[in-house]
Amino acid sequence: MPKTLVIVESPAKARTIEKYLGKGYTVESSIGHIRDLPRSAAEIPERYKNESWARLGLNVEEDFRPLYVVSAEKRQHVARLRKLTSEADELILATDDDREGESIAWHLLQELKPKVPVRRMVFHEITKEAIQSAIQHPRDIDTNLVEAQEARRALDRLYGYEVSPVLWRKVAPKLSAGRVQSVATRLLVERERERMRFVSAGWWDIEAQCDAAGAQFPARLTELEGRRLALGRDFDPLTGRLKPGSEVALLDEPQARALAEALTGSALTVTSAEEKPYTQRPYPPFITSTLQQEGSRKLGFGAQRTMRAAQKLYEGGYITYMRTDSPSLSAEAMTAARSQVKAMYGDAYLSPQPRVYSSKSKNAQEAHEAIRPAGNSFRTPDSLRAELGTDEWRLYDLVWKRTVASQMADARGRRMQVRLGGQTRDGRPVQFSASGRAIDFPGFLRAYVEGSDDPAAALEDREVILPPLTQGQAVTGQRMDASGHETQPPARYTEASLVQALEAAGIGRPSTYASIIGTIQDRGYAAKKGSALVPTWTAFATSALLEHHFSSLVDYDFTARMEEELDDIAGGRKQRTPYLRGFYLGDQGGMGLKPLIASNMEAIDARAVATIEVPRLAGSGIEVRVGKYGPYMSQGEARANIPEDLAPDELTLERAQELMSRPSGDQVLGQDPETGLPVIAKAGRFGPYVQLGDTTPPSRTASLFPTDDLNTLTLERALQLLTLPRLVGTLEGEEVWALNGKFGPYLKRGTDSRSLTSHEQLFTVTLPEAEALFQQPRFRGRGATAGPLKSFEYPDRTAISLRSGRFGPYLTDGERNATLRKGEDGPDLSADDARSILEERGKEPKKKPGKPARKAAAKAPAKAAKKPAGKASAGRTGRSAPAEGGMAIHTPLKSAARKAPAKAAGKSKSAAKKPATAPKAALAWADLKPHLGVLSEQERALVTATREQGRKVEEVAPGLGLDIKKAKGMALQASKKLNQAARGG
DNA sequence: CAGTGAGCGAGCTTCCGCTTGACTT
Repeated sequence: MPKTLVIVESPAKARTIEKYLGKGYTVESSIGHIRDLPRSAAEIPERYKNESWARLGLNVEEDFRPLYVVSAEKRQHVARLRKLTSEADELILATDDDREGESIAWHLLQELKPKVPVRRMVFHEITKEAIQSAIQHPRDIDTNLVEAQEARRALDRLYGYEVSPVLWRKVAPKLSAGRVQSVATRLLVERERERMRFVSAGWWDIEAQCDAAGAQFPARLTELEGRRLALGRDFDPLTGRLKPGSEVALLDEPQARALAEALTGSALTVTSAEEKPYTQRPYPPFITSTLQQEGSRKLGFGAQRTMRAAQKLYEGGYITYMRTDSPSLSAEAMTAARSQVKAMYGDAYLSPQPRVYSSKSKNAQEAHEAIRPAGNSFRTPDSLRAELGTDEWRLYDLVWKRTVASQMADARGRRMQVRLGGQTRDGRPVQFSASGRAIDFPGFLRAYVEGSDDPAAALEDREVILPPLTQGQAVTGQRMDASGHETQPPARYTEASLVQALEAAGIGRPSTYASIIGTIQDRGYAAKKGSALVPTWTAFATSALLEHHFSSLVDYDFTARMEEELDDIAGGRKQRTPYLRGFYLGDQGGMGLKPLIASNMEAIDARAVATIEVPRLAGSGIEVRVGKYGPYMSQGEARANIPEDLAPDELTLERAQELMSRPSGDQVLGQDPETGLPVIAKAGRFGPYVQLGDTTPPSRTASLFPTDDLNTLTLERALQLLTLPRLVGTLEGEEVWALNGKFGPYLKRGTDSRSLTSHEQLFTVTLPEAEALFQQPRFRGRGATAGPLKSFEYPDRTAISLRSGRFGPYLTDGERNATLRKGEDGPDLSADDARSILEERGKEPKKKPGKPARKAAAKAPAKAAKKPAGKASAGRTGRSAPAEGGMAIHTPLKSAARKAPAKAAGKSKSAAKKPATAPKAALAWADLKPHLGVLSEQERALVTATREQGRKVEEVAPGLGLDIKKAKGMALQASKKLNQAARGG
């Protein structure tokens, strides 16, 4: 009997399909993509590591050829599939019928290298009929569709891996940019900007309680003396004033109260009464985005929680696949839904015709059905109560109701609109209006009412029943209440509404909606506040950078345009390579990401990027910046941190001034019981510290430990810190002190010193311990961790030791070192592992400044030469000065020296790679000048005057309003900053 | 610009989409 291997994407699907196919078929799953571009250096195969494009994982110099690797997690699984393939007589690739699915099929083909016949089959619903029919109608792999997927993949990689480093350089390390996340972040930022610009406005109107022959109903004043009363929409959100040209009447509180008084008990007449019938159609069955939205509105679940519950339901066979963009129901589902409607609600509630739904989104790929109860007869939620967990049951209930409702009859009702005329006691004409809504036949609403995340709209929508009213009828305005209103800023995005907005713009896919929200939170671009997503100041800085310098990349239409191109590629009308050349290199009018990055790396002023425009602070002299330690404000030389929980739109001028006047780092914690002096916590140049006394200079100061937090510091702790430095005791007539220094905690004895391993030791270290430390040699003797952790011996080479270092565990044989990567560390590390790691990645330590390169360097195996020598464009190599004497020479010669090794790379790699570095040597003004952006205005003025014009600090300082001592300090700091910036710090 | 004792293996971060467990909090 011939054996056929069928491969689908999901294991749960594999189980179901195997049942339908019966004997002779083995159904396995790929578990998603089986290979991808390498994620990081660790995944790049050794033979490609030296390629200039290795970092990107695709050869941008040769047609953007991708480098695919099977990740470590997938290796075993792929090996298993390969084995199963070799045992089968036929292979059927049954991955999803969409761009990614086609690509998975192609990757399987590439990776499994089957020697048996291969067919491709597709289906859109998992029903017995659909599967059996699909297997009768196989086709070939659509290579154009695969090309489109590869283009998409390449573009995303290029965007992400080229633009992210710009952010590392200009904003903060570890940030990220991407086609999807950057637009999502921008949406949040733009909305917050609107809220920051928003000026609230107040207005008043009157609520009337009317009586029509004993029947009560509410009405609202809408016109006064022929003029319509102002509503929220009449106000300009930017000024809080009525929009220019508005002919509306505006009441303030006293006017409204007086008017209410004057109208109480007045006689009104019905001037018009209209009644209009309406019908409402049910909502389409769930797709991923609507499921997440309703999960949020009705169940209060985050997107992740909804998807977790859905995954469980799917795996248990309760619902169909949960990552879909198609609202269509299979024939069996339609029948099931309709028969259930009939059985549970009766014929009257059944839609006369089967309702067919199709996707509204033009980027939908519709590889699956809608999300619905599984099977050809739906199990009712009640019948499942006992077998499902709480979250799962509630979600199933939602899915069931929505699916059933989608085949039910329209809801029918009437909308009523009534106008009432009258006049005030002093004869001014007024008009009231009342509206009502009555449902005559609920139809599908019996089963399902869509939730709303706009409470105001929900309020308006509630059913209000008016008594029967006819034109000319007399009505009494029994009670009149003045009521005040305020315009509200646009609401922040929630997880659900962000997903909705992204989907509407065709950005992201069902499988990624939930993780997009995770990503922007992980990168520190947004934080949840209740259900709202609040963008951080970092998000503002990043978004502004991208909007100003990479505007087309964060355009809301970017993805839509990309999709059009991909459609053309999938349809064979265009080709992948020219498209990518345009995008990356700028061919044929393409955007040219690479040259854009190159020019922006130079052009973008990091300091300007870090400064965030806050309209409410315009003209105040207060600037908001994101710095290394978080967001802060500056006004001249004064600084104040912005509290973490302060949302950007809450930073009003008043709040900013309050924070500036009482900087968070300047808190009086209390009094020192001994001296009676105040204990003050401050944020200083070297980080947070406490001081005793408010004199200049204070009587004592002490830095906080890294574990301390300025905001939660107690008086008790501050006093403890202020006991430092502590006299530990005396050794041979020399005092031993425990101090907290710039490199951390240490002991001092005369001119000798030793580091301590933890800050808390400052309080606990004893004299004998101190003595033991001083007996150990200086830098090797770091507390208990001194010496190798482990040592490996070999018959044929020198021993390798495992040590704990500043950057974590590393291996060394005395000549070369290699830092261990994640997962390599630990007790499992064998001698063989250690040897191969060191041989593969071992690097010689850097040379001391000023020393000529040792001969050993030239003999070092080529492998040790990690980076290709001529990579000057990355701005990282070639920075080390080629001078022998420790001084850098900065003339045009230097750039020649930079380029030279590129040509000589083949012959003298190691020589080119390792010029004697002189990291501490001062750089020349010409090299420093481009980095002036990192300095404050005062610093810049100082440095420019001294370095460029050759003036002395003493003569420049008074002009800048600085005293000479301060100015000298500032000049020193500024110079350090500049050098650091120029070296790429 | 609160003030402090030295000088030490760097190398990685990052994208979007397709899928599940196997891990630990």
